[in-house]
Amino acid sequence: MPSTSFPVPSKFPLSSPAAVCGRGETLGPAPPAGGTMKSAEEEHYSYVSTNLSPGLPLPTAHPSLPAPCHDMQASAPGISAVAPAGHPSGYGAAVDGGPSGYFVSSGHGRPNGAQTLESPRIEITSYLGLHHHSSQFFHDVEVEDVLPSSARPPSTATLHLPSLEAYRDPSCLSPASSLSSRSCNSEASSYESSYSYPCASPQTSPWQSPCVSPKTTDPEEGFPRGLGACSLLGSPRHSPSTSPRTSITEESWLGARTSRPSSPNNKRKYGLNGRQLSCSPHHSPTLSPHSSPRVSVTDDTWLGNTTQYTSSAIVAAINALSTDSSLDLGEGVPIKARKTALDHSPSVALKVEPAGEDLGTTPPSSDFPPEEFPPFQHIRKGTFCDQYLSVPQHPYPWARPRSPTSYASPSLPALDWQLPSHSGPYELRIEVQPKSHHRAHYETEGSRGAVKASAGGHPSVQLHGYLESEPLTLQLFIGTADDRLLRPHAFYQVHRITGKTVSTTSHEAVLSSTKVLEIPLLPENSMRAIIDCAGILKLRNSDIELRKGETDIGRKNTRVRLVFRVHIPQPSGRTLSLQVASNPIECSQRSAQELPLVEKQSVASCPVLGGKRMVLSGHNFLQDSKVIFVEKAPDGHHIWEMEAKTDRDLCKPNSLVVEIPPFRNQRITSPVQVSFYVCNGKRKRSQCQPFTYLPANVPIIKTEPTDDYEPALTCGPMSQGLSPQPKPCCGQQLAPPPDPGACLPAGFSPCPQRSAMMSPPPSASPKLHDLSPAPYSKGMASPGHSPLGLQRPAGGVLAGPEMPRSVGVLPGSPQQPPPTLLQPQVSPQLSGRRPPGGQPALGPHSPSSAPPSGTQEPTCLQSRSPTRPPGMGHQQHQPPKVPEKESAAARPLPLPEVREDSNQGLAPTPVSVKREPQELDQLYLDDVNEIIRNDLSSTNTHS
DNA sequence: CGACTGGAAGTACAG
DNA sequence: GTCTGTACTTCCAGT
Repeated sequence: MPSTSFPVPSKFPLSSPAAVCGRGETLGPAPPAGGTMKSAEEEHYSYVSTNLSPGLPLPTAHPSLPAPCHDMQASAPGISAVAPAGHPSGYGAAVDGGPSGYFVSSGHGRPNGAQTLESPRIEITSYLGLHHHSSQFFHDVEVEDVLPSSARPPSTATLHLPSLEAYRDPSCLSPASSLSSRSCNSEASSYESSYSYPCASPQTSPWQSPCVSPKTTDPEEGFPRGLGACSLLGSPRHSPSTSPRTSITEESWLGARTSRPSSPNNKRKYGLNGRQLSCSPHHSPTLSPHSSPRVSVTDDTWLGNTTQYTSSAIVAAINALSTDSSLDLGEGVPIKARKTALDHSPSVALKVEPAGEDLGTTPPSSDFPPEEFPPFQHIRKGTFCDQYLSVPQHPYPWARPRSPTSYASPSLPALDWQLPSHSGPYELRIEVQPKSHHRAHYETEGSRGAVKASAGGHPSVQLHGYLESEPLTLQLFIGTADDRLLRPHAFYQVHRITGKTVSTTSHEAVLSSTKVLEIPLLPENSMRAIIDCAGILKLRNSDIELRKGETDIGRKNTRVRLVFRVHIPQPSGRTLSLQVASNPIECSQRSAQELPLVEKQSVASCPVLGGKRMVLSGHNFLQDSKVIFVEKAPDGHHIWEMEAKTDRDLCKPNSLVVEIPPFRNQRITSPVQVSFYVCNGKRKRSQCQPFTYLPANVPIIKTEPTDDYEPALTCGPMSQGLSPQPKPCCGQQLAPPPDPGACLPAGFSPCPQRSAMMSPPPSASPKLHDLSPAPYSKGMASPGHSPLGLQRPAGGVLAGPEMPRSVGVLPGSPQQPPPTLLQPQVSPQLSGRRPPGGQPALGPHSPSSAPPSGTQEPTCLQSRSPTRPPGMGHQQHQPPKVPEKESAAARPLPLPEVREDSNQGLAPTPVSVKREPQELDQLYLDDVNEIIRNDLSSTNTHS
């Protein structure tokens, strides 16, 4: 099949594993690069169809990509085959796929998987599969199969879980969850995670079961899933073009969704009707992928109990770290947690948030052909819960495996996993960053064109260090740009642009309800791709929010990042997955016109004394624009706010010069992550940008403590170079860090440091190896890892989406580390890189910058601890720091004392701080959480 | 003619 | 419960 479908394959061989798997498209697809959109679409369709039926074939065909991945899993050959199988299994696979893929190398189970599918899981898989389509998923699936025993049970269990909805609903509804985009939501991720996890659960590492070959197994199933996904994506319908029409579909489904107004029903329609259909047949529609089980879970978990969540997450992470070992985690964790965890299993911790993603999955549907959706929906509803449930179980098992495996694993990581941007000799960089504003189009509108670069032209991405002659597939999807971990955006989907003006071949695939654009990376082009074929589609908030799993809210959640992934087959048979995220892109019409936007900052960190000048570049700056520095408590309260002096004379629409205000606490011993934003008036604020205050002097002290933490803190750095794990996390996202600034959406604030950190890291490429393992974890595993060794990961992971809160704790530790790193870095940053914006060095390259954002998340995680994520991070850090007390004081204060204090204070303070962090790290998240809480409460009290 | 765009009217929602 | 300001979607029209 694939082969047929893809004439292109040669070029696309890559078809990224995931993509490939997913959809026939991928596989094939890629129609010759050249193909115009239409053609492409057609191809997709054809592919899809083919894929579907042939399911297996595709995989096979794709072998190139898939194979690698798969290979990774088990034997190469098998892999390819497997992959297909995986798909089949599909759904599940998909789900797992992500994870599993990585984890598992081979499809051992696949064949089985297929069978497996039959079991309850199948349903799940289907969803996944559909969405995921990626081969990886398949792998996962396979794994599951293999694992069957363990996994399945879960699955079964899952099924039983009654009402996912309950979870979902709550979550969905719960605004809380919503905050940003649903973290969880991201369809892909969520689904994937959920599903995948489950599949993954197979924990068993897929690899282990190498054989799998059979992947073939479920081709059908797999296909369906995969296909589903792929097809969906790939299918013509999916075709970008579809989007607009999609609405129609939706309508049909929904009947009349009134768009916004629509009641919840609409949601349902959405989910149910639409999407699933197409998939359904094959997949088992039963599942609704999205169903979000995850979401619900996640949401619940998160929302419900941050604490628990954290704990569970932590546990998960730990487990992961610990390794495979055990699954225990799952056990320990509360059910809900499990669910969440489940997803993540591997990455569980990380994923937690992703859960939301599940939702995402669904949402995408809108875009997708109704047909497809419907099936999914069904699945979701009915199965969803089940799936989710199942997931948990699996996750645990899987998770462990995964962690170890890390990237390498055959299967592809779920879209919500945090991956490094560079590993070993490879580095995925965004050479040209996209413009900070791009008005997304609704389905009811025509396309608004491809995302462009700020300097004209289009964004470009290049894979450095790849010397093989095999082309690879670059995956592109729309990710979130909030402070939480990077994940597929529930309210936006990438839209494939075709036409005379488009020079880059691409085809759509759908993974976990997240549209993924697959673009060939050819050696002849230096593994560089110009992204002139990617537009951004906005899904109606009402449609997405109605989804069961959805927890994120769409209102004001209009910033996205382009997330690029590449899966590089390794000699070992594993697949190395790298990811980099672009700078945030504001997608609303209004925002683009009125809201100030900070794209870059010349400085990412500065001594507490302040006084340094920082140049901000961006948009919509006014002479009256104010730059406010804020330090937030874990609970989000502003511990300290300080307006920076701006140089009106130097103020330009695109640049603003500000004098960094002194930090409220001059004594800090470790870097403190704060954030700042540009305010043009009432509700016209830019997102928060991360910024780090460094101890006036002192760096050394921390060092000690830091080590442990540093990683975290350092994450930035680490991510890149240091610890493998961290790297992964940061890596992908982080790696970019260089630009942190860029990335930073508000949330990222932490990044600054990170970014700073990050930049250095870049050098650290080597990580991969380590990372690899971590990577996966990254999502989940890493967390685990981090937890273990470094906190970062944990932090990072945790931090991830939800984590933040819980994570908060971590941050503390990070802080210390940061110092170490920070200082050194700091200078640098300040001097050059730092330009948070990543401008200079990274600068334009946005590449780095992009990463930052992407990285950020990861970073955040990592950094959080260290840096603290903007929101959480700070909080976290603060708590540890104790600032709280200060905070109270601090708020008001700003400064003068600083110098002296700083010096003096530093020494003393540092010590304490450091200790905490360290302890925290190892201690346990729970403890940390408690601490944080205490701090917060104290803080609140003070405040 | 169709893809892009920029603008803006109308509606929904939050405070 | 009402009012007002925003934000979100959908339309229109020009290029």
